Amino acid sequence: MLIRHPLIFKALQRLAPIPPEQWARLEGFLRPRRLAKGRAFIEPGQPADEAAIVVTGLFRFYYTDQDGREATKAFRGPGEMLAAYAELLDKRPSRTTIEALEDSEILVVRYERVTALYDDHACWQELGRVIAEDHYRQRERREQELLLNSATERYRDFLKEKPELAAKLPQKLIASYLGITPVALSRISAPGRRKKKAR
Amino acid sequence: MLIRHPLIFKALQRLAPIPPEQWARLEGFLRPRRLAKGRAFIEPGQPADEAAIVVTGLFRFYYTDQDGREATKAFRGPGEMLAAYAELLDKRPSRTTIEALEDSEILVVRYERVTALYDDHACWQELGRVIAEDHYRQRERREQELLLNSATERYRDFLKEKPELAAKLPQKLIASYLGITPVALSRISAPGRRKKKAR
DNA sequence: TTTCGTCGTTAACCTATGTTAATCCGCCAT
DNA sequence: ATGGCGGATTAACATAGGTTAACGACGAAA
Repeated sequence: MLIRHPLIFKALQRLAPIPPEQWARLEGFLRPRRLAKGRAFIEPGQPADEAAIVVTGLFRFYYTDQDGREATKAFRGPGEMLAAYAELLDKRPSRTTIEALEDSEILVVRYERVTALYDDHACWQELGRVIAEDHYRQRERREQELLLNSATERYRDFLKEKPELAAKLPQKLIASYLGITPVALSRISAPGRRKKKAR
Repeated sequence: MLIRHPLIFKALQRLAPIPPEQWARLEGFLRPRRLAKGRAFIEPGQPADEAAIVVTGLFRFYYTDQDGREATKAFRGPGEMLAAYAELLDKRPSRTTIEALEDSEILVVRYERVTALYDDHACWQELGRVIAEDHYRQRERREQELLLNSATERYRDFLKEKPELAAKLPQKLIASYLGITPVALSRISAPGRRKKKAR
C-alpha cells in the first residue's frame, strides 16, 4: 500500500480511523495545485464543489457584503481544510473568498467524490461527521467571543492563542478577523499615548 | 414495528434515512421528561452527557460569562434538538444554560447511547454528520451577521426570519439574542421618533 | 383592592469604535 | 537615489450602543 501523502493521512487519521485501503481511494482523487500569493482557491459566485487540504502556505477566509465590507472568518494553514463549507454542503455558489496569503500548495478533491465515498464505508461518514463537528466548535467559540467580548479582549485572546499568526499577519488582516477597523486595532495595540480631550 | 414517536421519527428521517428497525433502537433509549417554565435542561457546570428532542415547548440557549452577562445563542422549539453541543462533543461540563421558556415536553437520550449506535449502523454516523453540519450552518450564519451587520439590521433580519418567535418573546430576550441591551433594542424597535433607516 | 416586581420606554450621559484625513515609514520599481 | 505605494499610526470628529435612572403599564400575590 503506497501512501503518497503520509502527513495528510496522519492528519485525517487523528480525526477518524481510516483503513489504509480506504485511504487509497480518497488519495486517488487528490489533485495537487499551487496557488501563488494573492490568488484565490474560491471566490464569491463560483460553484463550491471542491475541498482541499493545505500542504504548505496560509489562507484567509472572508465574506464580502453588498457594500464591499469584508469580514475575515478564519485563517488556515498546513494540515487544515479549505472549503466554503456551508455552501459546499448546500451545493450553492460560494459567498466566501479563500485567498492565499503566501505561495501555497494544496491537495484538491471534488466534493462529490467525497460524498460518493460515504456510501462505501462508514469511516467516511465518520470522518465527515468529525470534520463537521470540528468546524462547529470553531464557529461556536467565535460566536461566543463576538457576543461577549470587547475588541480589546478579542485581540488579547487572539495574541494568546495564535501568537505565530499574530506575528506574521499584517494588522489590517487581524483587525478584519476581530471585526474592527485597522484604525481601531492600532488604538488597542500601539504604544499610543492616551490623552484627555481637553476642552 | 411500533413507532411511538412518529413526529420525531419523521423529523430525523428528513435529515438521514433511518431504517425502522434501527430507529427502534434509538427509540428504546428515549425517556420523556417534562420541564416547567423557567426550569433548565442543563446549566453551567453540569456534565453535558444528554441530548433531547423537543416535543412541545420552547427553549433558550445562553452563555453566561464571568461577569454575569448573558448572551443568547439560540431558541429551539418542537422537532429541534437540545444539547450543549460543543461540550457534549468534548465530554466537558456545560458552559451553556438551556432553559424552558414555556412548560415543555422533551425526549431525552444519554449521548453515550447515541455514540454506541455509531458502530452499529452507518445511518447513525450519517445522522450525526448531518446534525453537525446543520449546527454548523446555523453558527456560521450567525457569525456572519455579527461581523457584518449592525444591531438594527440584525433585528430586521430576525423579524423577517422568525416572526412567530419575535411576536411571543419578551424584548429583553430578543435583545440578548441580538447581542445588545434591552434599552438599545427599545431605541430600535419603539414607536419613538427615530427616523433612521437600516444601512 | 393594594402592593410589588418585571418589563418596556425614554432621557441623559458615557465609551468604544467608525470615518476621514494627515503623516510617516519601509519597500519596490524605475 | 528617486518616486510612489501601501500599511501603520495619530488626530479630530461622528455615531452606535452601554449605563443608569426615572416612569408608567401590567400582572401576580396578598
